[in-house]
This record gives sequence, structure tokens and C-alpha cells, in this order.
Amino acid sequence: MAEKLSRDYDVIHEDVINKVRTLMPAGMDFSDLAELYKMFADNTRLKILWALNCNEMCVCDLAALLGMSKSAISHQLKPLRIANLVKYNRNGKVVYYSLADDHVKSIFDTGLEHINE
Amino acid sequence: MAEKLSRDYDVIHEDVINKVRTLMPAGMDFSDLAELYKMFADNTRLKILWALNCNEMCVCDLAALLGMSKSAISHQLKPLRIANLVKYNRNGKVVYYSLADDHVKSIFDTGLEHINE
DNA sequence: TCAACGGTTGAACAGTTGTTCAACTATGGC
DNA sequence: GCCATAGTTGAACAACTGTTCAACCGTTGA
Repeated sequence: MAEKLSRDYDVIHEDVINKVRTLMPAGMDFSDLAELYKMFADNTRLKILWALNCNEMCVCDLAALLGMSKSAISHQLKPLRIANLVKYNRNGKVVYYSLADDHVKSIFDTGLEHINE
Repeated sequence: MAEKLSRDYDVIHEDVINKVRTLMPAGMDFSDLAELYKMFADNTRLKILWALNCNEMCVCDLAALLGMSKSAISHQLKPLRIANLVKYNRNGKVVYYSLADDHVKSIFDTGLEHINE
């Protein structure tokens, strides 16, 4: 029997809750996954990722392509680096960015599938 | 030749920019895709989606499972409904939520693949 | 008809996010 | 060394987001 706490609800289907609880990954924390999807949750970052999927590019090129400042692009590249979605490679004064692996493409495609019903 | 505007950068690799531009989808707008990924970019919504992937659930059950108020859950279910990720079904006083299709599972899995390197 | 309960809603609030601006570092050419 | 250029960074700001709270709607059962 569910104990009454100071909540604004009662448990209706305790069996369902118990079943789902056993199916939840340990700790039931999706923060890392949420962080990953945050990277795809912004129009600018999506454009950057799409562009890098087409070709390795430097910050200037990305800025020109997207019509934004180098600063804005650089600020967005930082979390993408931290999330291990892009890698970079300095050559003289120019820093070339590219996708870290092909997960980006898969995530893109899976999302587009939903959009296009 | 690229015209000089009042920008803080010069185009370095015009050929690359042109190539990428031709590979960009028409209008180069990823807003819809960004909106979709926003739904996965929050820990609470991820838990809700995961739970619904395990079993159809009502708002009370979700609130109990996640230790949150019905209001908070309901507020998160709304955008999920709009994004066509969940559907609902009223039975008397109880509203049962379930996943709208199996794209959610695919998107989940693709994300987890990246997390687990 | 009325109370009880499941669920939704809107306003309010704090916390977060994306862009801008100015200052900064780093590399290369003179 | 000095300057120009590629890129990064931190502070500031407005815009947005998630939760809470209180009020509300819808259905059921007495």
C-alpha cells in the first residue's frame, strides 16, 4: 500500500511504476544524454555540424558561410569540442575543425527521419 | 571574388564554402530539427520518454515515478505532444500517455551509442 | 448538485543560453 | 621586434526555459 505523503497525487498504478522502475538504468540519470542532445538543439550548432559533415572548415569559413561573427562561431565550437562531437587541428594561424566521428551523421539522420514522418 | 564587407573576417577557402553551400538543404534552416532535439535536451523529458517507452503511463504515475508534481510533468508533456513524440488517451478522469511512434527509441539509441563511445 | 480527484494552464521566478563587444593569445611575414 | 590576421575568452545583456504556485477544467460517484 502506498503511503500518503504531502504530495499532490496518489499512485494509481503501482504495478506499472514498479515495472518501469526495474527497467530504468541504474540511477535513472540521463544528464549526459541530455547534454549531448543540447548540442543538437540549436540552429547555429546544427548548421555548424552539417557544414563540418560536408567538409573540414576553419572558423573564418564557418563565419562566412553562416553570416556570423568568428566569436559567435568560436563560442559554439567550444561546447561541441567538449561534447566530443568535433575535433580541431591547427595549421599555422588557421584552426581546422572537423567531425570527431560519424555519430553526428547518425544522430542527424535519425532526427530527420522523425521530421519527415 | 568575395566583396569586402564590414566583417571581422575574410573568406579563406572560398571553394570550400561554395561546395558546402551547394550541399546545404534548401534555405539552410534546421529549426524544426533543433526543436525536435530540444525535446531530448532535458533530463526530465528524457525520463518521461524513457518511462513511456517501457509502459503507457498516466500523469500521476509519471509524477510518482520521477518524484515531481503533476503540474511539472504536465508542463513537460505539452511540448512532447506538440512535437508529436507522445500521444494521449483519456479514460474517465485518467489520461494515459504513450509514445507516438518508435522514432523516440531510435533517437535514444543513437544518442546512447555516442555516450558509450 | 456537489465534492473529490486527475489533469491542465498562466503568471511568476530563478537559472540558463546565445550573441555581442572588447580584450586577449598565437602564429606568420616583414 | 612589430604588425596583421586567425582564433579564443569573459563579461554583459536580452531571450528563453523549467519549476512552482494557485486557479482552473472534466469526469466520476455520492
